[in-house]
Amino acid sequence: MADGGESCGSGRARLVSELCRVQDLVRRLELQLRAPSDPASVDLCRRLVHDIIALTDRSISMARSGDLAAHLLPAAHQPPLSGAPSPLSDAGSDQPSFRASPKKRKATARWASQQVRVAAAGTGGAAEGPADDGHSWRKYGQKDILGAKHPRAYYRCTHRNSQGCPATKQVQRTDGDASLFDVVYHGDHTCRPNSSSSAATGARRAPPHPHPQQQHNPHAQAALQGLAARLTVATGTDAAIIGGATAAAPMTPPESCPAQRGAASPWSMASPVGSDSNGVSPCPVAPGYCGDNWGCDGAGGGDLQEVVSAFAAVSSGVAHLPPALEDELIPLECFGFDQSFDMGNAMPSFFYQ
DNA sequence: GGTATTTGACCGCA
DNA sequence: TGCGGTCAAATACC
Repeated sequence: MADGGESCGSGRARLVSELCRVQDLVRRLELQLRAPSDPASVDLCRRLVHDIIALTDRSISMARSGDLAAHLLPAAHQPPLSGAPSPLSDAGSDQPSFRASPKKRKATARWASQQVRVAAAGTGGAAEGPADDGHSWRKYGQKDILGAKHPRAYYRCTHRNSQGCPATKQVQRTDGDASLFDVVYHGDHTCRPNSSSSAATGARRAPPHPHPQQQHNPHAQAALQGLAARLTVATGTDAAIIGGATAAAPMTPPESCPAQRGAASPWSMASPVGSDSNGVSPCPVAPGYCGDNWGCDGAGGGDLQEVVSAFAAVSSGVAHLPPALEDELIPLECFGFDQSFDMGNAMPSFFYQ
């Protein structure tokens, strides 16, 4: 697809600006959390969280709004990864019409889909599943797919029953690299991650990948760095990879953003990904992993939409923070933004580092 | 005992 | 008719 970046360059620039501010706030928040005993810092943390929520909301709105969104690959135009259907956006409602009769398949998923490539969870790359995406999923099926080496697993949101959340995802290990997973998301999450019902049920058995939004994390720092270790969203001309374990060529940390400068940059923050990858950059994005399916030519994945989704998930999680900030903290801190990308030529690169 | 996962079967669509 | 998506019983796990 033609780049068409000029048409929405202004909106993108603003988005970059907003995200930079978010990152700066997150960094400050992270610093405050390092001194939890300081009562003043709690207040500051709350203010920072408030600002972060506001900024992310604005960013999400920008990303979703007309001209910018027009630059994104509409989900309906995204071909499936491997013969999967191309669900069309079911305007107006993400709610699937839950089947009235059993075993009746709904007309092939008509709501929006997003495609991402996800690195295996853990540091070895031999994990059973992709890195956590911040949501709670329940596996409901697995199929061998024609022409694919690995079966495709089907997940739906854990809150489907309790809250009617329509989100589903399909996870399939890539043929080429067993440490990478192709993930296709269908539907948006309408669930509230902190609902009591989910907390009660979800905690009983560890899901394939832990879900930060649902974990009670007495130590916000651990939560911050936990997801940081696992999630990387990179889009653009190179790749769309989420997850941290995959060894990959380093990516240049954004330098244009003040928040990224200096040795204490979050890009160099402790992360199992970075520390476990034999000197590989903590920003594990594989530049050569583009292929034709990841947003390079219009056949690609969810790209910014995915980022928006992830952002929204994180944002909404923050929005549900209990009064005691230290009880639940969504790792927004981990969200980096590659400002080196060219607004006119490529999709932006975001990182959960 | 309750919940999540596994897996064979069913069903709709192309 | 084949393939992909989902259901639901059986099983495993905590």
